[in-house]
Amino acid sequence: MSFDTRIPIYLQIMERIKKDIVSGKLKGGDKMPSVRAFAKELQVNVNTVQRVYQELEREKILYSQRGIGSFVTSNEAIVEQIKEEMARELLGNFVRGMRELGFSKERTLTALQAYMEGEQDGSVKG
Amino acid sequence: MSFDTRIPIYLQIMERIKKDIVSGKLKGGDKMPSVRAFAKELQVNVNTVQRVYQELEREKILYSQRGIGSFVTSNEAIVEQIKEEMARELLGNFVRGMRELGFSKERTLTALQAYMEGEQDGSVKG
DNA sequence: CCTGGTGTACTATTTACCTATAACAGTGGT
DNA sequence: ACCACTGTTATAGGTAAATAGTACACCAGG
Repeated sequence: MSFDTRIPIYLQIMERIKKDIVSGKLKGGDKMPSVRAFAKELQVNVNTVQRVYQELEREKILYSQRGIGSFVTSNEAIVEQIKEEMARELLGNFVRGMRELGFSKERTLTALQAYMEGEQDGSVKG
Repeated sequence: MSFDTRIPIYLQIMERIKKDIVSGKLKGGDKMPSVRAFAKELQVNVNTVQRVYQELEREKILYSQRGIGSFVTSNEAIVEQIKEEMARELLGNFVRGMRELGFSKERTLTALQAYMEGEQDGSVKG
């Protein structure tokens, strides 16, 4: 995994984990890698992973048990809530951003359709 | 203007200016506020504004003249190029993000339509 | 000429993030 | 009891961003 130097690493890892949970790659009850193993895998310090798990636990997305490990929540309502939050944020950022660039709703919609049809083209002139 | 503490302030100010240029709020030849005035207005340090102008000059979006001021480029081609870049980035982030959340292209499109129709509703269940 | 406004440059300090390293605390298997 | 694994906490150091403050360079108007 590579990181965007402009954004704190721990936030990027959190996003990645949340996406994996929301999309189903990680399921309720799944055991996360140990802080040390994950740190090694991500080429990152143990403290950074620790912070990730801590923050995600604060958000009720993970729970950690000393001596045992960290696990994905089995509370589907929370997962669904996170999914809606993340989708709403994506939608909001996108719509607001396009509006700020001067795109109407219609143009935004057609631009998205064009972009999806051919990401090899991707022309967004206008 | 308020700032997201997770992202460098100078980048946020740059984005804001670029959006204003692309959308036509700022036009070619327009004089930007002086670094000191802008810093005061944004409740930010002079050095931060200076960095903003410097970076935007590097991107050929502004040009600065010592003793006179900083001005928006009159090169429409550059403005158009920036607009396409920014739109493509928004589209890419959005589409990739939704895909990572497990949304198909069709669901992404319908979610966007639903979001735009009623931002008072904004349900994105699925 | 000089004054006020402009961009530009430099130093020093603070803060958040990341790192390295070590130690402490709890669990489970042998 | 021991040991290997787990999460957790603590200390110290490095870097980038933002800050405050100062100074320099340039231009236009009175």
